[in-house]
Amino acid sequence: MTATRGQRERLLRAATDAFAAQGFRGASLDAVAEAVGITRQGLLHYFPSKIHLLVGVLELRHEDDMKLVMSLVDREDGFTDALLALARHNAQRPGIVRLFTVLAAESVDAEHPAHEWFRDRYRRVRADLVLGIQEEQRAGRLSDAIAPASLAALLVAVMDGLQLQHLLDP
Amino acid sequence: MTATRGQRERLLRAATDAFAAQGFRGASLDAVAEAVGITRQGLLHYFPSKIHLLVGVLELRHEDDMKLVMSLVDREDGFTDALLALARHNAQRPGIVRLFTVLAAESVDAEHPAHEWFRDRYRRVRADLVLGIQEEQRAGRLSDAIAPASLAALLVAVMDGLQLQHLLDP
DNA sequence: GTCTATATTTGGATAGAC
DNA sequence: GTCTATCCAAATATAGAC
Repeated sequence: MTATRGQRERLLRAATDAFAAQGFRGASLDAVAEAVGITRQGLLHYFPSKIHLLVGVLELRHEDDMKLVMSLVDREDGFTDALLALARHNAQRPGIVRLFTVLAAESVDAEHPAHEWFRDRYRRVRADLVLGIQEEQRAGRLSDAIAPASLAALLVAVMDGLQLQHLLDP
Repeated sequence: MTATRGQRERLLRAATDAFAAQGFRGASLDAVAEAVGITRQGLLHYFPSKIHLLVGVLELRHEDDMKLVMSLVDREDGFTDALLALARHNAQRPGIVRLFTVLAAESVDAEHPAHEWFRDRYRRVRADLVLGIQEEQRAGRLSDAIAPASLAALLVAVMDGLQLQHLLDP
């Protein structure tokens, strides 16, 4: 049971690395299993299919997202500082950043198993940003020349785009 | 010979669509061949391997890139207008935009056959932008508070990032 | 130039033993 | 819980006929 939970987490970490490196389609169950020292069939005991494994990885990311949002909201030191804290947070997790960059682009395909997940994630992130932007604008700390929704999309775009360039040419 | 050249081009267009939809790894030679009404073996007469096909697609893109740069340089109506013209140009080629978005992220993997190609392409694009930005700054039409290299990376990031969001949630 | 046939590999998944 | 054995499907690639 304890060993079981440990293996599950090790497998999820290995799967995160594999998907981050080669995408969902490019990564193989063999590679993930080998990374934790068991065979493909051993892995399939924990996750009965490759999609189950992907769901496991995404659920873990969702939990972390929620924790992160909470911690940023709790800071109370302003919107800009929260954004900087987020950037610093990401800089310490290159594997996660890469996972998001690679899987988000791969899941542009409507048939991709993570398509809806990423579409919804972006909607959520932008909506959260809009709230922060509106607050800044009401407080007069940010020009209201730009629509909150546009600025939110722009901020997300800058982060994604810079991360991609950095991954291609570190 | 004429028929030959025609088939080659049709195959490259079909491959562009397939790679744009599912990436290099996700797309199959069968799908590309079927899209032009021949079998996989017929395709392999023109492109002896999948990588040859990818190279063909990228070479076509490189030619178009060069033409585009020339046309933008020739405009002489300012840097901002050239950027807007580029955005309009891209908006009319959703398949190409998608190809770049999907393949760029997939090729983050150093083992990916297009890795060097995309790394070099980004370097080239940023370098071209730097030249335009420096000219604007010298002419006093743009603040020199930001370093040209940083602004160039930022502009590329915004375009890539917005395109990704649009592809995921049109 | 395109086909049929085939070789080869790889990857996902199941069955059953221990 | 993990293994061996096996199966099946998909995909790249080659050989050779027409």
